Amino acid sequence: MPRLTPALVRGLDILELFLDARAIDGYSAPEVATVTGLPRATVHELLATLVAKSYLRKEKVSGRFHLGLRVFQLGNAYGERIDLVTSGRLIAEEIAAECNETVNVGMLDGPDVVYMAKVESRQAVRMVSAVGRRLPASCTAVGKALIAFLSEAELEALYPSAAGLPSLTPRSIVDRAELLAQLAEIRRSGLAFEAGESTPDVSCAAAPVRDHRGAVVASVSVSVPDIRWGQRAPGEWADVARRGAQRLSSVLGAR
Amino acid sequence: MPRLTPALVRGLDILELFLDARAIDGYSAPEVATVTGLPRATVHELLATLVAKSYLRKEKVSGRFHLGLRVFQLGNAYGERIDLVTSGRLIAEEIAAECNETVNVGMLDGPDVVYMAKVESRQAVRMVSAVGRRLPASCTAVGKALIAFLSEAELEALYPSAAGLPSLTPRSIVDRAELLAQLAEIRRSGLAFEAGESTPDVSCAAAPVRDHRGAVVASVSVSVPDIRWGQRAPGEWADVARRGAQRLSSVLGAR
DNA sequence: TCGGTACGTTCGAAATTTCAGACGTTGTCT
DNA sequence: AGACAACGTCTGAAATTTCGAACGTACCGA
Repeated sequence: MPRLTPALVRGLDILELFLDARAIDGYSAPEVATVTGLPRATVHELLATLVAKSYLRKEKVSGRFHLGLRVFQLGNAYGERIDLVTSGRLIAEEIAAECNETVNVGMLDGPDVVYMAKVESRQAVRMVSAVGRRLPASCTAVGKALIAFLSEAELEALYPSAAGLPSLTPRSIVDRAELLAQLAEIRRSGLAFEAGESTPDVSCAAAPVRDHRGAVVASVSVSVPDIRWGQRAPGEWADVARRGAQRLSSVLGAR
Repeated sequence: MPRLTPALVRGLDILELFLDARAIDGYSAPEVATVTGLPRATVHELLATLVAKSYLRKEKVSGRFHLGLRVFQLGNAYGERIDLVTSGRLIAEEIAAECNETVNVGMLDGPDVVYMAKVESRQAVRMVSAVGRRLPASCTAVGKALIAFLSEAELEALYPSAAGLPSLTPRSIVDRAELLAQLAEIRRSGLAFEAGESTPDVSCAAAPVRDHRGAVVASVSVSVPDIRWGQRAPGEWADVARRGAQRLSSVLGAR
């Protein structure tokens, strides 16, 4: 593998600061400097470059920086080209219409889940996720349905035996043995469940999506507030997720 | 303005190659080298960096590069933060439901229009645009509704008196005087029209959207195949666009 | 099998960029 | 008002990165 280009790395690092939800108000140049630890002069040069290339926009009055049009264009170009996004959105809409609950399609990015498509239930319940957002995989049904199909080596790389697991709520799984047990069960049944582990008082069911080669590439989940979760048997919710995942799999050419 | 960082510029230039629709099959490293004119070794270093940072993904078998997850995340982060995208989508859906034609919300980026939201008519007619895509402003109703409100200096910068105008179809406006005349009329009436100037056999009506300070920041258009365009008076289509633009303006805090 | 070509990678000298420090400006506090 | 602090910009010397050239490999056609 060739060497990396530090200047580019630093520039992209700055860009990624803006992924954080805290960045709604943007960043000022000094803030970027302190957060990244880069010298003042360097930060100004990098920011000027990002602005010149429309990846950032400098607000005239406050002098704060915000994400620019170009990242929007690139993001949409990605979305257009990835079937998962296009087809996932379609199928999520079908399922949501059917059960009127929030439906998510996600894929794995390192130890995190990134949501590729999302349709909110009409009966709005605030959820943590949003398209493009990432959440620790072990805390979500979508994520567990994905990491369950990793090899042992990959799992070990993501969750070194020593360290603890990330946690979002008091009910998040923090015990590695417990996680492994659940993953085994998910592999067996082809279904993943979650009980308030990423958002309090919300339960989820998720099922894996396979591509044309049979590899698990994504998963589909239904998120249901506990108030309504009890109104049906867990198996019913799981069926909704499973049917969605199967439909998406066949769109992607599985079987 | 501080100096620019060439390494970063070059990296982002490479990224932007992938905006092009021709990039569906991705690019190989040698292709990137010839297109950009950069030395082979440099291209490999930059590509490796972009891959390491997940802005690109290298296909294992073919060795070709494609856009990566990170650009998707950034694009969505942008979309979440810009009211125009969120509210625009909402209002575009309302209008589309009302008239069952394709609705676009666009803003200006240099001499181009970038589409921020789009809802297709059920009666699908292939359109050139897609969210995130850009089209020459002078060829579209959305674009004309925007450049009409630029200052003379800005206009002159975008369309130097000498050179010709970009053109997408035989009906695109190529005469600068003709364009200026139309822009004056648009300023007067607050409405822009287009007759097959960006897509053959499709007509559009567009109206400007204003932000809380009264500045024109976007525009809303209805695109109608000529077969159906004649079924209503042009003023009726224009009204659809105008009402949408007004609703979006008030969401953005106009007046 | 054997040239030939195209490609990815490596290396180090040359060229460029980085960044500390100085300066001018703006805004704030006393 | 005056002093101080925070910030943006500029400069040039130091340090780093860039990229030409060479090497090894894979693939192709003869």
